[in-house]
Amino acid sequence: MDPIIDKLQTLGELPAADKLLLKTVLSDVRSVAARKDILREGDKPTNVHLVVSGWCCRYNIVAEGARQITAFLLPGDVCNTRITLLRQMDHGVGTLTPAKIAYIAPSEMDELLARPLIARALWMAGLVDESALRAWTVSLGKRDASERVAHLICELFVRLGTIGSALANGFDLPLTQEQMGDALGLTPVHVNRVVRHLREAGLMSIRNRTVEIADFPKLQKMASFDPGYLQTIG
Amino acid sequence: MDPIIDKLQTLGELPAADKLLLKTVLSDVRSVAARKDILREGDKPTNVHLVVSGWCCRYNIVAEGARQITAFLLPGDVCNTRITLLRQMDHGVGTLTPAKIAYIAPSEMDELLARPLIARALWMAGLVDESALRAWTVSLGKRDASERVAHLICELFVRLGTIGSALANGFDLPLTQEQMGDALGLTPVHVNRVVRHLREAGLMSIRNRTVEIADFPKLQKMASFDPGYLQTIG
DNA sequence: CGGAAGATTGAGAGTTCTCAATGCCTGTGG
DNA sequence: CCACAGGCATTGAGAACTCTCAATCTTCCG
Repeated sequence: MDPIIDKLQTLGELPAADKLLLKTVLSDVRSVAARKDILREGDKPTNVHLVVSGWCCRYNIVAEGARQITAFLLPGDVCNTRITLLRQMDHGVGTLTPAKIAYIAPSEMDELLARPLIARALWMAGLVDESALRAWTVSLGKRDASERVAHLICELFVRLGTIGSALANGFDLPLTQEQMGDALGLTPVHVNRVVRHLREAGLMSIRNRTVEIADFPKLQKMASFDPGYLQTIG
Repeated sequence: MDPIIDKLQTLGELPAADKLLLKTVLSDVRSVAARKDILREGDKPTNVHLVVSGWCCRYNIVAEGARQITAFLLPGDVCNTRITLLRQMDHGVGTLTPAKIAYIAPSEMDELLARPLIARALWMAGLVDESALRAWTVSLGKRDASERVAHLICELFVRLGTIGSALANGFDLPLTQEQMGDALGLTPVHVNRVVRHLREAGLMSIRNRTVEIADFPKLQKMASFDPGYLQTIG
């Protein structure tokens, strides 16, 4: 669970007592297979869920078979902060890879929120999520296919970097091209073509579920990627 | 300021003392001309801003001249809830029409947040905003141009209805087709064609900045619009 | 080895964009 | 009261981007 604590601390250093409480609270961790739902649209969850390891996503189903992924959740991300205030989930959350999910009971959540610094870190994490969602919206609205793919790769590279899961010039990408398409509003066929295009342009390549970023500055520029919205620096 | 209080109460009835406090706090109201910025990307605002009358929007600038609107803010909506926790605005907020904006000082905001029901209502309003943003993302990712326009009209119709600003079968729409395009990820030319298409299909029409919804159920169906995410029922 | 899922490529169709011209409506100044 | 300018809406034609359908190839796993 240490990565979680590190993640929360990117938004501010926590005292030892808070860390201890976090470790205690994050004891109910369950393994979930790949491609399973953790929360479904319409659920009224009482527990708060937190990704300990593996990749998950938020998604909405539109018509028959059409799924829009609105966020990738990486280790340290919270699936449903205080959603209990609303009537029900307006979207689903599911695993993409095998994952470990911490279940936080309402009473434990109250304990966490009673600690000002933890509450603050959680609130900030929520605001960062919202910023990321806004950036996602901007991508879908104003960037073409190549720019969208480049932007996603940049975002994931930076986010994985902050939790120590990136390599020097790339990272493991456990997504199929279909899942990337669901996130980017593109068909898997077109994702494939765009990835080839980016490879031929010498920007990045994907082989064997591994992204290799050949020229990050250029990639960042083509995607007009500004990492500010991720608030990676406390 | 009464519409604001009504708006907050759609999420839960407030006691008289809370209403009084709200009225007191919402005393610094300033008029802003159309098409002016209230907050810019990079600002570090200390005040919280709330729309009292008029239409505003959140937006991001991508490349030279390309603007993506990510939300329309109607009377009762908050521009920057607790944004002070983050380093800076990751997006701009501007007026679309002449508007009145309430400026809430940090100390007043603290007072408001000290009232549990108001704090709760504000938090819920934030969650609803996020739901709406997610729905917006889904539109941009998975709906075609006609469906996007239809979905936007449905959303605005419902939201304006909850603040008593809709007619029986339509509403005033103070947006140019260019602004609609900025929100929907379409060119103004294409927005125009789509609106004509919807009119010819007998679903809705726009004349003189007024939307007339001819067949709401059909419009809703074509947009696969489900108002649940707006949480209009407490 | 066979099967299944995913990646890759081709060809043609459909949607949306760009560029450009024209029409409409409103407010302003003569 | 009328002419004019500016902003916005409308329409046309061709270009560009992305999708659909389909076939083939690769990889992984039982």
